[in-house]
Amino acid sequence: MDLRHISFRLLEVFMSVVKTRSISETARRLHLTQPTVSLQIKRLQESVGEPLIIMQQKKLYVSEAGVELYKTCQQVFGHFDDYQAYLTQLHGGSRGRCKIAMVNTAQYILPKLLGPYSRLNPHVELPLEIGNRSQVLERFERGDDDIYVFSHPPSLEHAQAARFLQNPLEFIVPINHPLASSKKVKLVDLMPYRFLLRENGSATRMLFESELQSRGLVLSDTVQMASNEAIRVAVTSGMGIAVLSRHVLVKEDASYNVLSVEDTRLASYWYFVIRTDRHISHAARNFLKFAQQHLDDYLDEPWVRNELHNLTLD
Amino acid sequence: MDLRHISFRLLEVFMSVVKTRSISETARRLHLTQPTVSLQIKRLQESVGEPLIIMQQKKLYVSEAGVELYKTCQQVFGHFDDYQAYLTQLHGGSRGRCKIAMVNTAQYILPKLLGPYSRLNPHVELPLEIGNRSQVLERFERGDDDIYVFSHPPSLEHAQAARFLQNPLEFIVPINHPLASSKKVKLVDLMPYRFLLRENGSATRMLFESELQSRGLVLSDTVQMASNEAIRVAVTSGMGIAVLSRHVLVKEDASYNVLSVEDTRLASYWYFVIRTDRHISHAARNFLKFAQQHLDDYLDEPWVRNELHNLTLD
DNA sequence: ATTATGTATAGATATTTATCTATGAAGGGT
DNA sequence: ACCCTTCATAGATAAATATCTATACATAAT
Repeated sequence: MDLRHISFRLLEVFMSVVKTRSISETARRLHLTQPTVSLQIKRLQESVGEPLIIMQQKKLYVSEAGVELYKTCQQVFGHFDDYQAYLTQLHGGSRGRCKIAMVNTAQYILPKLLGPYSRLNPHVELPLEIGNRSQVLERFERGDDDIYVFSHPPSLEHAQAARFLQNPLEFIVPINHPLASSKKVKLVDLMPYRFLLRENGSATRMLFESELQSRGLVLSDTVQMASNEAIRVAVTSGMGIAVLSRHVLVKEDASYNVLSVEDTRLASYWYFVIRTDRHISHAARNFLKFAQQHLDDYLDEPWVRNELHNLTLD
Repeated sequence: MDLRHISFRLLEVFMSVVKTRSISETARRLHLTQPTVSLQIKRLQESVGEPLIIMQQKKLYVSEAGVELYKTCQQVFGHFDDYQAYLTQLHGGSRGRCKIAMVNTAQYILPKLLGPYSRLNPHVELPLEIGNRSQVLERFERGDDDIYVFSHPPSLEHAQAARFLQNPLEFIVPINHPLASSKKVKLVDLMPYRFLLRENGSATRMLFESELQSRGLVLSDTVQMASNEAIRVAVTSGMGIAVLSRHVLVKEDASYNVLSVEDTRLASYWYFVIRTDRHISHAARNFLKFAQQHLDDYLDEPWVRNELHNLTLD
């Protein structure tokens, strides 16, 4: 038996012939002409090397090999039906994988969306990659993931970015810090203190530094730390003061003070970024649609800035 | 997903790519060029409507849809392997069907061959058709069966016949019949008695009557009976005398007498007949080969006349 | 006899396919 | 930097495939 040139179409025709016990009827059903079907069957028989249907006294009989092949076909089509169903789910986005790479800070807010989405689509795999800006940028350039979350979206030709959330920065100081009690703090008042900062390239730091630069201010003492958590804890223990995304802060946490600096309002935005030059998984599309619809439901409403409609998802 | 134009070859290539995680390696293994494989995969992806393999940083990844398709393929090829195995058995003749039509008298001897054959090939179906000559002839003309057993083989263009057993005729008379005791009986001595005969066309009767005709003898009283059994029983109960195939007689049966008619030796032959103008099932070929080899083993040796080599079975 | 129905075969053709060779681009290793 | 390997793409082509129409043939029905 030579399977090579057997196509599914051929088996389909064969099955219909077995079912209808008629070549002409099959032709009508499959919108073919009778000779076509006749020939197809002949070809199939050649491939199998065994008579499959037998004409006798104008009646069409199916040989034993034919019956067995029919059974085999049923099984095979069964498996492909399963696969078809699987593909449908995949297309519907309720199955598959949506790989997201995000910069560190985003890990505090994205789970609020991912949780509900995952509960709704339990079969979607959601591998997350978290790194600092340059690491995520690298992934983005390689196209490792379906969706990227940046604060400062890269400008690649084949990139699309859309804001979805404000990222307000807050100044925090230890509880017993001199500034903690003063009512009217200005940005310049903070300069003498030691600042705990994220590494260069971090969105928070970039935003903060450009603000300082535009106002001609210079920090006197800085310490670089690798994570927002580390900075928060360090502030708590009195190592210095810091600017952190509001989302990193825990509302109930009383182990540090949030200053309101009257002359400064720092905020950037979180962007979902996708590459248009490569296939975006259905699950990823689905997630972005979900996000677009439910941002308000799962993120703190005041900060939501839903511009996801800018993404061309279809 | 459009299955139509997907051939098994295509899936084979796909599977190899998944296994080797390499397009070039697959090309080498399947004796194709690299661009060919590349293109095949592209085509498959188009048919499926979903990326199946993904090149990333020069590494080949299989998408979820690809993995699932791979699994599906494994199943599908499994089923076809089964079918393949089934076909092999069919080819070997150890499976399938061997339909035999025989004239009445043959039913006394053919089972001696069929029994051992069937024990050796339990998966071969052996439907038997038994009828009088004209009925079997009809079936033969329609080509209803794989093998026919005749005593006087028909002469059709597409028929092949080969002797395998002598069919000697014996005269039997009731135990208390006048001739039973006489030592030297001649054919002419039988003429006065009532003869129990099979219907016209029966090989036994044809042979007997042509012998009578050639010797200018005429029967005085005949009764036609439908079966050999009926005739035997009728002879036993004194209704008349008869000519019957020796194979119909039971050696141990003392309820009638077998005459030895000194001037008459009647014998025809049993023939296996096949039609060369239609497919002969592998099982049928196989049975005939079996018969050719084992005639001596299962039939009374003195009567065996193995000319089955005359059949062109390959 | 005539007609209708179901198949098979022959001949024709546009499309698809399975291939190839040649070439280019991207990464990995020395 | 340079070579090697891996893939992708383009262009070319012979073969096969999937069709069709037209025709012939056999049987069943009228």
